[in-house]
Amino acid sequence: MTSREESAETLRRAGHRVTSAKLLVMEALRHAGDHLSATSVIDQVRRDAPHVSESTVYRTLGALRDSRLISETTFGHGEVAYEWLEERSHHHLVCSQCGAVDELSDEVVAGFAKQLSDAHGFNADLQHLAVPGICARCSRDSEAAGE
Amino acid sequence: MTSREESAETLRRAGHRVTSAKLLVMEALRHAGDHLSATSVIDQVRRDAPHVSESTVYRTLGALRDSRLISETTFGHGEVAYEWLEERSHHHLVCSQCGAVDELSDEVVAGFAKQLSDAHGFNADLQHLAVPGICARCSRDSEAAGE
DNA sequence: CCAGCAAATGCAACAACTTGCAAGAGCGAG
DNA sequence: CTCGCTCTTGCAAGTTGTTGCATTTGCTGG
Ligand SMILES: [Mn+2]
Ligand SMILES: [Mn+2]
Ligand SMILES: [Zn+2]
Ligand SMILES: [Zn+2]
Repeated sequence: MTSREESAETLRRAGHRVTSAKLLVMEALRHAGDHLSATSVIDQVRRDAPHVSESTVYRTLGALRDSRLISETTFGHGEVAYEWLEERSHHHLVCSQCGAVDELSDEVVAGFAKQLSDAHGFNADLQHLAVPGICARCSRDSEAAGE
Repeated sequence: MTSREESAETLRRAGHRVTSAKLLVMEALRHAGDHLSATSVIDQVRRDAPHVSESTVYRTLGALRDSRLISETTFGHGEVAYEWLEERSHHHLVCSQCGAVDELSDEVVAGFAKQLSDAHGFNADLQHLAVPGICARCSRDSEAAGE
C-alpha cells in the first residue's frame, strides 16, 4: 500500500471524505517528519496543486488536528507548528534563551496528567506539549558567567 | 499611594518609562482582575484615551509580559488572554467539552517543573498554564450516558 | 530649566489566520 | 451508473496581531 493509499484509508476511518487537498496536506506532513508551519504546508501543497486555496489548507489542518491525526503547537516564537503524529507520543522542552527545542518522552508528562486526574478528576489531554524554560546548557553557562 | 502611582513605580522598577498608555493598560488589567483579550484592553484604554493606537497596546502587552508583570495565555478557543499577575501564582484546567475554566493551584505544576529539572536539568518557566482536557463533571456525565 | 539620547508612539502596510457564502465534488442509495 | 445529500472548496472580506519608519516624548545629566 502506498503512503497515499494509507492516508486515504486513515481519512476514511476518521470519517472524512478523501479529497486531493487533504491528501496533499497529509503527505506534506508525513513526508516532512518534522514540525511545519501552516505557511510552509501551503507552499508545499501548492507546488503540486497551485489552485488549492490557503483557507482550505488552514481548514484541513484544523480538521486533522480535531481528528487527532496531527498536533498543533505554539512554540514560544514564530508561527503555530503542525506535525504528523506517530504512535509514540512525545513533547518538547523549548529554551527561551538559545531557542533549542529538545524532545521529552511522554513519561514525565503522563505523570503530571495522572496527578491532575487524582487531585481534580480532570482528564488532561496533553498530546504534544511545548514547555518553555531555560535549558541545562544555558543554565550552566549563565552560572559560569558569574550568575 | 494610589493604584496609578503604584503602577508607575512598578514600571520604573521594571526599567520602563512611565507613559500614559502603559499606565492605562496596567490599570485596565489590574482593575479587571480577570483574563482580558487584547481587543477588550484596547476598548478599555480608548474609553479614556481614544488616540492610543492598537499597536501601542499590543506592544505594551508584550513588554509587560516580558517583564513578567502580566501573563499571556492561549486558552483553547478565542483570543489570547492577558491577566495581571498577583503574588500567588495559579494555573487553569480548561474543559474542551463544556468550556469550563477552573483554577489550579501551583503545587501540582511546581511538582511537574521539579521533575523536569531533576530528569533533564531543564528549568521550566510555567507562570500561567492552561491545561486542556475533560473536566470531572463532563467525564461523569458521558459515563452516565452509557459511556 | 535645557539639551540630547533612547525609548515609546502613531500610522500604514503587512502577515497570519478565520468566516460567510455560493459553487463543486465525494460517496451511499437505489 | 445516476441522483442527491452533505461535506469541501474557492473566493473575498474580516480579525487579530506584527513591523518599519518617521516623529514625539520621558528621562538623565549638566
Ligand atoms: Mn514534536
Ligand atoms: Mn488566570
Ligand atoms: Zn538554551
Ligand atoms: Zn466540562
